[in-house]
Amino acid sequence: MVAMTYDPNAYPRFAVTADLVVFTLRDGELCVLLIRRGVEPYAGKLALPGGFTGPDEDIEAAAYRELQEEVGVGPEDVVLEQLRSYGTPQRDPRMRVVTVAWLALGANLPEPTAGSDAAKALWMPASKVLRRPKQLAFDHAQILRDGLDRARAKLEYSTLATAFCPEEFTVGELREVYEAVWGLQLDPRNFHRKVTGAEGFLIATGERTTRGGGRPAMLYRAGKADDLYPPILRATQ
Amino acid sequence: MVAMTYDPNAYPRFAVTADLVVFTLRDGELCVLLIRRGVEPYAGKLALPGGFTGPDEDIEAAAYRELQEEVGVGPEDVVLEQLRSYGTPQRDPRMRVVTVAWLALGANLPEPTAGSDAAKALWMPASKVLRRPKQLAFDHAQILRDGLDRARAKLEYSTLATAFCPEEFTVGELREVYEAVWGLQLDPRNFHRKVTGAEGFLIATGERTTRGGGRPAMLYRAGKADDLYPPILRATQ
DNA sequence: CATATTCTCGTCATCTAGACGTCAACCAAG
DNA sequence: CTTGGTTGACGTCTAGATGACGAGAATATG
Repeated sequence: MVAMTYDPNAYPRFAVTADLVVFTLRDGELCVLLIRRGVEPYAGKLALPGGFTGPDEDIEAAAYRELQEEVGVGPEDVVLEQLRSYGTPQRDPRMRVVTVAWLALGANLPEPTAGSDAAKALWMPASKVLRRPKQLAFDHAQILRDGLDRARAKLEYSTLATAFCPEEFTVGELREVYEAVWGLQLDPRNFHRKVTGAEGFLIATGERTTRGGGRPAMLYRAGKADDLYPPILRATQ
Repeated sequence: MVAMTYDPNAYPRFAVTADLVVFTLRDGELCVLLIRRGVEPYAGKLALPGGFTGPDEDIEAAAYRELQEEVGVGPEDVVLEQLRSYGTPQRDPRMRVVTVAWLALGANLPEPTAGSDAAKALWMPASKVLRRPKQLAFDHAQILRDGLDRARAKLEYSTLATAFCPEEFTVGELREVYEAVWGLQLDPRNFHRKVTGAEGFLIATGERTTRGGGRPAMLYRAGKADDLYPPILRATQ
């Protein structure tokens, strides 16, 4: 970069895309949004939602735009975090593409019927998809796996789990998030003690739920902390 | 991406670069490799080493190549890990550039005199650089800050610290890594107990140091584990 | 030989985690 | 209205981990 002169045509040019790993909880299961491809290559296979970045568009803005267009979800409904970039030369057989992958987490995201492009979109349990990775187009199985790993790891050391919850939620709902993402059962009593003890994680609203079932639960809002101390570690391996 | 036809010219094209945050320890301080820019823009300012990705080059291969060319360091001398990508439209005033930033960690990396491009390269303490972030070109202060945050965080939960050590090292040397990256003093006795107790972190060679100072130390090699259990947490905040 | 230095092991009080008991506060069935 | 079912909130106990610190081992130096 040091001895570079200004000649845009002197350097290789790449298409840059934004691909999205959109997670939400449905019936206590961690689900990812996939799109059935209609055209070659990989026609008929499943793929992550995504698309090209515009010439004057910020890469994060491209991710938000694709989220709106393909998933029908606005910025206020999700937490978006950059996952990583993938740029193997032959990852797209048509041309050289570098994709920036993003992790998008939201609560109760809608059935993908509203969006125009989203006619062939569907939610699928992430673990089920990864059991047959070949059904995914391009290197999207790898991207999905990386996204799941990231989500699982960040639940331990960050307050990311609240991204899966509505604005106000109970400790039980938060526990369901951890159980769904980790695929584990957690002790409700110990979990309660840990999350209410972690500084800056939860803010009590003073209200209680009225939903039926058992005893009404306290309602909480997400606190300001980003990192969890002490962390909520997964079961001792 | 769904309804896309094969016409490479129909989509915006970007230059893709690889930028490197290269860390090493020098005199017990965490240092980053920077290059004094000779040409506009940002002539005279400091920048991270980096350069353009070739048309048929893997993005990770581009990072390794820049590492060789600009730093004079081969793949066997460092641990390379993708940091994140940066693609704000105006981050390079000459053209639209998306950069994939990488974290490269190594032990005793050489003074950058051997490499050809590296004439104006120098090691600087990371904390000192970040105290005056304006001396860095482009958005490289942000990239460096992100790299430092990543390194600090990963020391807690992963075995990444061994990347700063030679093949064989002592517990004391490993402790110096933690102290330099975190900017903290750690109790040598408790640290010793923790790292030797973490499964898969260290493998005793059976040998001892002969270097002067105090009692000779046991030599260890890095174990196979990637994640640390239990983690080595920073001081209780 | 005395002293400084650093490594390694040990002790002790405190803290935390996992396992689990128990009561509270709601709903629904009878 | 009573009874049982369900879920939430809090407490107890024990094992293990952590932080603060003591002390001996094994070297170099003066």
